[in-house]
Amino acid sequence: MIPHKELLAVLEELGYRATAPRKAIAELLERKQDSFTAEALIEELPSVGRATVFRTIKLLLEAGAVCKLATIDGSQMYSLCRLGHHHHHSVCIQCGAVEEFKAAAVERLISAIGSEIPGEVIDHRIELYVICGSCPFHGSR
Amino acid sequence: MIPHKELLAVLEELGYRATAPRKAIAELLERKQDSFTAEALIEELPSVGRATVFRTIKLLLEAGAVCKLATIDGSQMYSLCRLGHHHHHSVCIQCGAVEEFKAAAVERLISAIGSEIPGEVIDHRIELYVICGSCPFHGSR
DNA sequence: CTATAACTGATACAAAGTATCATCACTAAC
DNA sequence: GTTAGTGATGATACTTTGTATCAGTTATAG
Repeated sequence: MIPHKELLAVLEELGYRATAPRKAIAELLERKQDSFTAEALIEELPSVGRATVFRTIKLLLEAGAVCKLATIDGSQMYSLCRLGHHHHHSVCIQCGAVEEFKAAAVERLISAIGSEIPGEVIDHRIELYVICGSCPFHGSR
Repeated sequence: MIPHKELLAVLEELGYRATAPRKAIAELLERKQDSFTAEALIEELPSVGRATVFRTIKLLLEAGAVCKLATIDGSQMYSLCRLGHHHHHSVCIQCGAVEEFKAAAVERLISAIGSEIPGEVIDHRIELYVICGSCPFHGSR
């Protein structure tokens, strides 16, 4: 488990320097509980260059501290990851809030499906699109 | 079930005209059993304009004859859909071949998970990344 | 056959990154 | 404390994957 507070520490442990732009990005991400897009970070951190934002996101992705996921319409977004290596996400299509979940049942099911199709299952991606409990239109459709 | 041969017919049934560019795209897609990218279509059909290729893909997506899916690295690809509305895909990470599957167990599991998380599950996305039976490196890692 | 609405390609634009590169800033050695 | 060297940075240009605009073309109903 990687607590949010240690985003910078995660990078330092991997041998990257704790520079001012990385600090700014880490602090902003730690305040966010929702998902975020690269463009949003760039807008909210005008002092940090575009390339550096993308570079830092990439480092965090590689470190496993951030996940790349798809919105319901297929565009890209990111989200901090608290759970360890393998997990899935539910994304609120109203407010963008992301919850992580692990479900042993999912993994069992995937391997069951894997044994029914030819070839070897290497990886999988599961995303749930929800209207979360705190969203106004929850239940109204 | 929407057989591949009727891609053009699918568009006509929706009130779209059967024009030469659409015919060319439909015929190319019907020959493909694999997934495809928009860029590949554009390259293979130099006589059809870039915008028209994207427009036609969009129409086929809306018609449900084509699905948009993500590769293991998160980039976009498309694939013809033979099964009806709701299904999932397995994508070979070596050759790009896409198989569709429906699994009632998946749907049951999703609704079980849905009842454990706050909010209402609207939709979900599941992709399996495999090395398919006809790929050379199958089993070698 | 013709009117007209749908469709097209060219082009410009947009969003989401990536590559290049001169400059800047840590860090470690002296 | 300087300084050399590597890592990191921002500006800029470029790439990829589309979307918007628009003048010109084409399918099709009548």
